[in-house]
Amino acid sequence: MQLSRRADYGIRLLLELSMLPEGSRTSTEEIANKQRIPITFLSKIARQLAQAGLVRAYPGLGGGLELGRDPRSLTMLDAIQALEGPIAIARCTLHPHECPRSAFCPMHQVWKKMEAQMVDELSRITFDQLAQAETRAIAG
Amino acid sequence: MQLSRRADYGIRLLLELSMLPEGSRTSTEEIANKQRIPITFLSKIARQLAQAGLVRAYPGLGGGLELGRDPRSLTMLDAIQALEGPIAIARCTLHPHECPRSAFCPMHQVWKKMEAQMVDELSRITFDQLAQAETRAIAG
DNA sequence: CGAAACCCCGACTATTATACTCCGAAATGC
DNA sequence: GCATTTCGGAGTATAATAGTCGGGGTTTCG
Ligand code: FES
Ligand code: FES
Repeated sequence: MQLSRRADYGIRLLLELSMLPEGSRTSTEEIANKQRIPITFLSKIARQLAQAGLVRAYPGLGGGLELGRDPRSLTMLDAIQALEGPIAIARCTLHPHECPRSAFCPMHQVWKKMEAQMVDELSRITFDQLAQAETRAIAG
Repeated sequence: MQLSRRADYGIRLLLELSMLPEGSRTSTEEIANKQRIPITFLSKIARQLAQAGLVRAYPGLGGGLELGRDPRSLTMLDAIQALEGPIAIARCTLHPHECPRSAFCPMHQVWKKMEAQMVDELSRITFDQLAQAETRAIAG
């Protein structure tokens, strides 16, 4: 029941990018140093986020990473889904047909409801909000 | 972000016990067969639940398992906490001091809130409700 | 008493998921 | 053409999960 490091790191990366002035870039290495994340691992995560379209990556001198979407509409849900796949507490909600109990299982809807709540909550949190909150916290 | 099999199996065990007529018992083996769970594994889980007081176990002929608490006040939260430990989405909410970012981390309260929601939701679901729902579903 | 039906306990193994590492290649800009 | 940076995939290490095994107890019944 815990978020993986992959997700943790990926979220921090997105947050760093969200705090950047509009239009500027930074390298994976810089973020890795700042956040104390193994750089090789982080670069892999960055690629994953690039493939999902959440960041844009430019190779070469002066290249680096920038956010692929407007931070005001980029949500925690987008991030977690890109990093960890769909929100699914129980195996059964993802593959109901594989469970012989699914026809009469009373837990099924419990999980479904909880997942829906999580999705709802996560989709409310934008990286723009997070970035502003962090900026304020550092300043204050 | 997924429930372990341990929790899955444990919950099913508790549900089976909740569906039993008041005061009667059943053996670990019966539940294992019914639910297609490896019996050696399930017996280990049963022990864990016994130690947490959620079930009572009696050795000997005519022994077996019975619920350790009133199913009307036994909640899904109790079960999951006994089986998986505390509800904690992020490492940081459990061990804030270990994270150098905790002072200004904007995600921290997001996780906290989600955990609180989960706790709240899970604590509303009693095994009595679940047992009734399943009984109805099988009958209907 | 002795056998059968149960659970207790701890150590062990197997399997899978996670968390990384490495390296050659390709793009980019000076 | 050289430094910088991402890309891609293969490989390894570590840890968590899932499951096994064998010996030992307790209780009930005949
Ligand atoms: S649907 Fe499979 S255990 Fe509930
Ligand atoms: S408190 Fe550690 S990353 Fe937020």
